Amino acid sequence: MTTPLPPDATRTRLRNEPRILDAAENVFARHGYRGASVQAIAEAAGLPKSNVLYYVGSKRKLYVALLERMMSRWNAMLDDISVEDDPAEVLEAFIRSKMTLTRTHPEGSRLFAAEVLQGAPFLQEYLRGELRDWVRQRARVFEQWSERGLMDPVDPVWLIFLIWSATQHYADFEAQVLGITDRERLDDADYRSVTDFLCRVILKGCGVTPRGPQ
Amino acid sequence: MTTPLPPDATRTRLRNEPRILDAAENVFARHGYRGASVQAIAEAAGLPKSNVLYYVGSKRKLYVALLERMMSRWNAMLDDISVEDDPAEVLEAFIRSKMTLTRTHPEGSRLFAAEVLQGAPFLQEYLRGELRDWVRQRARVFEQWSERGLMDPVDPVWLIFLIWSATQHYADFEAQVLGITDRERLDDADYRSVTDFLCRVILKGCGVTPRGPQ
DNA sequence: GTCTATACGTGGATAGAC
DNA sequence: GTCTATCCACGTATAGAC
Repeated sequence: MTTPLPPDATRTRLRNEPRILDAAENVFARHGYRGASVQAIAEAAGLPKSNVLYYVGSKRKLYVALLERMMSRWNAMLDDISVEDDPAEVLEAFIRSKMTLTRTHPEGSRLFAAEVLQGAPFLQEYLRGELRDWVRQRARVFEQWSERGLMDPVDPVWLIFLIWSATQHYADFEAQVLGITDRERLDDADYRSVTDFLCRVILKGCGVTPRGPQ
Repeated sequence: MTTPLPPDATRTRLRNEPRILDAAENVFARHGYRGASVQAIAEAAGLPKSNVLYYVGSKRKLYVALLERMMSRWNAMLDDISVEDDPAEVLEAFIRSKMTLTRTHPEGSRLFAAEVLQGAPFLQEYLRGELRDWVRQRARVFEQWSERGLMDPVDPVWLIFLIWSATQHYADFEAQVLGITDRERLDDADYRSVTDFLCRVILKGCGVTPRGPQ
């Protein structure tokens, strides 16, 4: 038994791997899987091309690792809901947490968008499995709320897509948003404003009264 | 003066060019500018690679032509609005026409998405010029409606983004939508259902009463 | 662990035979 | 107008010197 953590060897790896992942997330997000080159990723990470391949094995493995990282962020965000919960509270938390994810991880959001845009070749299974189940479970609760008169009888799946798209937009179409609003970037106040707007319009649009029965 | 239209020469061009444009739209949409290869476009169009380049000149020119085609579809859809118009009518027409564009030209919508996703290198000018003006003009009318009490005082730009994102979603995230809803494709009834849902929720969410003052 | 050199495919684009 | 052959830059990936 020697030292459990060889200092230098793993040290450099621990320093370089995150750099590579972050650089790769950006490049893949902008140019898609095929359009991204290991060369470009290496430059963005400030490393030689061969080092990148040394650390991550292959372009494909790197891409998959990034998708998995994004999906784990996604999963960390979600918690289960039940019919007993307050619709207004749940819907608002749903919108806000999705918007936070968009904001804190715009590159990850764009990576996901690029993957789905190309037909989701790497995420087919996830979409048709885990994610579908998650949507169905949630949709069932929305329907029960409708039956109890706590919200309008809207299609729950379209509602989930509405929330996803409306929030996702500020990552995926950032260039458009910035171009039209004539900004360099969106700040705290902008995000607060957008999020409040979305909560307000979507909750009211579904006939959900914010907080408390009266 | 000879024949004004040389029959064979332009005939083949008229037959091949549309094929190339349609094939290219698909490939660019899925893989982005860099990720798309002339080879792949040629295969999709059923032509040799060199023929494609013969007709369109270069990959870059082809891409620009496609973006222009999409922007002209977009412009064809839009008409001006004034304060005197009925908010409900205008908003509903806005949502419906955008959804129709999404539906009739999903590849074009995805092409646009891929372009914006990579930072809109080819559309910067358009976004910061024409499109910004268009949004501002529209936003001004929304604001006036709010002042007159015809709708809630919501941020008009966020509202436009909401409509864009919610409709765009069904082209850009088609793979996700199909995966989750367990469908091969969305049919007429699905699109009607989604469009009605969006009109209902967004109009109600903005405090716009559908049709007629009372 | 790092980096240069290299193998070998594919990229966009063009020349020239037909 | 069509298509094969070809140019050269760049793509991923690996071998091997340090």
